[in-house]
Amino acid sequence: MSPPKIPALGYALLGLLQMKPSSGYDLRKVFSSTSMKTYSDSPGAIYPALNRLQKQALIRGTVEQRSGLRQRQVFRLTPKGLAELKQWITRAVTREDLVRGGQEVMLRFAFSEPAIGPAASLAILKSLETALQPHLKHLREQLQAMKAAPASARLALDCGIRSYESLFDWTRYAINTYEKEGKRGTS
Amino acid sequence: MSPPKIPALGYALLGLLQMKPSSGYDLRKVFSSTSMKTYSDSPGAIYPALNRLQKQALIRGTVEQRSGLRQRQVFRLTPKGLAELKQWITRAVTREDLVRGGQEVMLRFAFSEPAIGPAASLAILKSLETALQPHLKHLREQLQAMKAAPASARLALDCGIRSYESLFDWTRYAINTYEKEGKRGTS
DNA sequence: TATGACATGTAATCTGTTACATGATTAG
DNA sequence: CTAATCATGTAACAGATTACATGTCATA
Repeated sequence: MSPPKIPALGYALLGLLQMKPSSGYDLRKVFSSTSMKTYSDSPGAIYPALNRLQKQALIRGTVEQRSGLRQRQVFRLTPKGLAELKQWITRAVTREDLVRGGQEVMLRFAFSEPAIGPAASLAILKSLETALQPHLKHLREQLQAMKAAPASARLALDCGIRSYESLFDWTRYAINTYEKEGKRGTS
Repeated sequence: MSPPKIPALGYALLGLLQMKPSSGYDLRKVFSSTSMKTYSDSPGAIYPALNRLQKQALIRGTVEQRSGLRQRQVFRLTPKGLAELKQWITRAVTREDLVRGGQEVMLRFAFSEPAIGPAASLAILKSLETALQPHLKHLREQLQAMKAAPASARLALDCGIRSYESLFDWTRYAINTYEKEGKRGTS
């Protein structure tokens, strides 16, 4: 009934295809060669995922015949696929997103500018900033409640807190970048 | 043939059980109420995982009958389970571990002190420090190579770099903590 | 008496991992 | 000629998610 929900890998593929139509092989190379190694570069993950997206009419593949080389199938977003990508990118940042380490949020942010524009990037950052504050508060309270725990467990939590603090600092920096840019545009 | 390999959730359960014998319900509460929400608190994940660990003779469950309350099964590590946990904790930190965000390394570190002792905690930190340096260098080089990419994509990578820098700082701080403690012990 | 916390599970389904399989083209 | 790279897939399996199912006990 309801549209089947798309896993993170699916959105990663949609985002990359929006930036540049590619074959399954191209996409695998992106995953294995860039810092997107979080996602699987195995054919057993990517080709089935592309087939699923095509079945949902979010992408369309066309076979390309280049002289000499073996045929390759290049995938492009359909209008429906672009709409799906945009709605994923523009979702508000939730506490859940943060708990998972914020990797998916970063991916949404990375794609936001090419897919929608700087306004969307700024919106994600603001939403992230809002979500981070109560989350950090919660983690700090947890650390307070861990006086009795082994030192290594406390240090591990401290590490998590620091990494969210660093994320918070980055968020402020990035917001600044976009707000300056916005002023330049409207002046 | 070879011993079936244990997923991250399995090691999380072993670590928690080493710290305190618990029922499946107790463990679910830990996952849902603490900062270990990265792991599933759903019964469909935890109970099968516990059964697998028991089948591998890494844990042993004993039914507890408390007056009035419904019976609950409390699991404890077997000697084999403790050995498995220790060997997981003492593995060297790899580049792969870092790519996944270092969550599993942190878990290993958190359990290291109660399961083995401060020496093991320090060993993980040293190994982490060693692994971080080339990884950071690699990420910085990637950022240099991204001059043409959209600003949001560059910022997203910058965020990743900052978070590894923050992890590096924490590592130095934690090493310091343990080295001081070591001196206190031997003086 | 009804709600919520305690407590344990199963079944369907989806996805990812690992390994295998195929075949063309290019560089040494 | 042979190895590496390009290029695409399938099949078996393991594990997670989601939803369902069951039942006790305390408390409001």
